[in-house]
Amino acid sequence: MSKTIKITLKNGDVIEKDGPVKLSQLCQEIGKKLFEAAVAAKINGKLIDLSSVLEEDATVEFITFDKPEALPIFRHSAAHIMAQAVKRLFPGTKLGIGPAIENGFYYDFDTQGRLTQDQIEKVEAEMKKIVEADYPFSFKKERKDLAIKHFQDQNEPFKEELIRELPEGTARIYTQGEFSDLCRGPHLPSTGKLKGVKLLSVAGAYWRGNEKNPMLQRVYGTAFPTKKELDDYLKKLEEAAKRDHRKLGKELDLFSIQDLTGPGLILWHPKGALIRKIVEDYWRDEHLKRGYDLVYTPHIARVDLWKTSGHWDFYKENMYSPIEVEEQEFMLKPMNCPFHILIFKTKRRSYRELPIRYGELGTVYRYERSGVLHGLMRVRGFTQDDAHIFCAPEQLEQEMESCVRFALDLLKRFEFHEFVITLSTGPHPSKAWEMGLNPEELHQKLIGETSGSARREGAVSRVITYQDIVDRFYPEKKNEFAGEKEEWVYAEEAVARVLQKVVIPMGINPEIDIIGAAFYGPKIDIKVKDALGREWQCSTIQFDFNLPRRFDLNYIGPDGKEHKLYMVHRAMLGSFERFFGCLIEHYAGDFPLWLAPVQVKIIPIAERHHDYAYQIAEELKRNQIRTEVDDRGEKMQAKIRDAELEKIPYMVIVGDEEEKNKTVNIRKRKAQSDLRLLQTAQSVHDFIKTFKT
RNA sequence: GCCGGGAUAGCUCAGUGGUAGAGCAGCUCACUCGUAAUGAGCAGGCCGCGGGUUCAAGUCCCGCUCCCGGCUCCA
Repeated sequence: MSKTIKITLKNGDVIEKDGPVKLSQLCQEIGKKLFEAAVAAKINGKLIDLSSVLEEDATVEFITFDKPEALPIFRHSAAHIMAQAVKRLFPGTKLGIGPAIENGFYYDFDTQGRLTQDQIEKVEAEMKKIVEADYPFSFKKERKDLAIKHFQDQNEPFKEELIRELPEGTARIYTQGEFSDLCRGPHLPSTGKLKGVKLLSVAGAYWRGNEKNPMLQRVYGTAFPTKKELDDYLKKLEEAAKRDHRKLGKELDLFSIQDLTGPGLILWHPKGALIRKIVEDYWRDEHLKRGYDLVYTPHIARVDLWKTSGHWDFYKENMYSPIEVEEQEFMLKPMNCPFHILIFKTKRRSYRELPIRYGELGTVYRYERSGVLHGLMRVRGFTQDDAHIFCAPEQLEQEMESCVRFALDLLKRFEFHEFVITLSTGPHPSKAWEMGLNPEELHQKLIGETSGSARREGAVSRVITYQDIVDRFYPEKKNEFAGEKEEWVYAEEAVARVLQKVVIPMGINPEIDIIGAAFYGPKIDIKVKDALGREWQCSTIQFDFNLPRRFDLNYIGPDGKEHKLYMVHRAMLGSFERFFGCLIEHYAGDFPLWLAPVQVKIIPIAERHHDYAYQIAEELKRNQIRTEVDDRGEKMQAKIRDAELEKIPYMVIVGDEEEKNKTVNIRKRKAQSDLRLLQTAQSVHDFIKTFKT
């Protein structure tokens, strides 16, 4: 007996058909073009394969490859195809997991032999064959015990482990050609739909990210619906490689890291140091304008300080061994906060003084495992643009708001215009996420494969409430957090209001990272998107319910009694090292005029113009313009080339003409292909004016 | 820390067991030049460090240091 089912399409059309209805067939009937472009479908908002069958009334939307949902499906399917290729080339390989990720996909394998770069080329070639063969992807739901048996027979212990953790009735086995895999799906209708695919690198990765587990070989790749999109992406990777701050840092003579000093320790060369000085000056000025006091604190302190602060107990693994002096132990500082607290504590504090804001460019040292160091981005000694705000509870929201605005203002000065803002909450129930903060994304985070702590813990969830999440996935964390539940809720709601007031009107949808907070309080992180759209962590604004208690911080209120004090840690740029690395890549080394270590290179055409060149240089320098004269015995063309390679914003060319007319001839960097940028001769005075705007 | 790949002149890199190379940069000399490289010459090396195999090691083996791609962690 067939049943008539009602199908509501995206455009509102309703189709009635005798069921069951196969989606691919329905798609084909609607339109040939649609069928060719479709990669999957959504039934009642849920993604599903085109090979699925419809048995009930439903709304149906076909996902074509121009939709954002299509990309992960492409990539996930690409991962399966790669796994199939690897199993063909290396029989006996055991499969780990193979998800789609932000810019592509990966698959983890336990290959008996090693996988090397030239071997992945063979894998890629094999993948092409699989694509050409155009195997359909099909799936069937399997009873748990049968699914387990299936993978036992195939000698896939990792898959078996995954199935054992699944609820009964949810295991699905996908098959394409001779290959089958445990998977949630959905997938492309067939392997032939995969057009642009490229394998990128091989790396080790622990099974389920745990270093106690065996290490698997992870192959990274990327995939796009068309060859062109793939080529564009590969071009972007090339561009990123050109901007690599380690490469530019060497070429532009900005900094170095040397064996004799040790890994993760930065030597700032004169040009890098000058840029840093400019940023520091700007930073200090802005802080003074906004009611911060600047402080300086030492690099080491008695171990007792770190015992009081709790770092000795909870942060020891990141700290260097004690330094013994006169039979007393001193520790190199990993953070600045305890010092700022000591300054705060030198007096009784009145409510009239609050908030007190101490800022410091504080250099800290943290032990980082050798494998994680990376240029300027991840180092062992770095200078934080740190500050601590001591305030009354009722001032918290205002201070938070100021911090967020301040951070965005500072970052915008460096031509960052796109931000990713994340609220990391604690383990207590909070209404923060109910306050209009992108609940859909939150939900997606909790149930989906996207990102955030839910996935980090390997949670597969259909949970709705915050409390449930904690109880269900983080019971062990319930008691690991400092402070009272009420304080967390108070702080998180304050932050949520700030985000609503400041961030949402800017068109930014804040993200929420459940239980992403530090144990001592919730935080807001701000990431910037650089010129290539890559994200960099800069600002972090963190509440602290812990240190005020440990140091017994308080203030005297209008009632003459002691009151509990709130404390906020915050960094706007993060650290000078990381931020500098980020700036180098953002600007590709072409620092804007105000940051450029050399702003003007004067290029005399012949030796007889040297005097005039120096005369101009003196005048520019008197006007605080950073100027150099290229008086080498080179041709003008060579000097221009070198100034271009040094990425100097202005070249001033002087020869007979200029000397006679008392003018300068200006060439802006990168003028090569755009003659409009080539300015005509002008007076030195006019040239100097361009720096004053 | 772990898996994999590396380290040769200041820089970028070639060198498959038989006398260490190129380009650029540097130095010297000549050229005095109009919008991205003038020419010639000279100099430059514990081939990352230590051990081993060999008649012979930059090259093969072992250990270490550091770098790169990841895992993990974070400013």
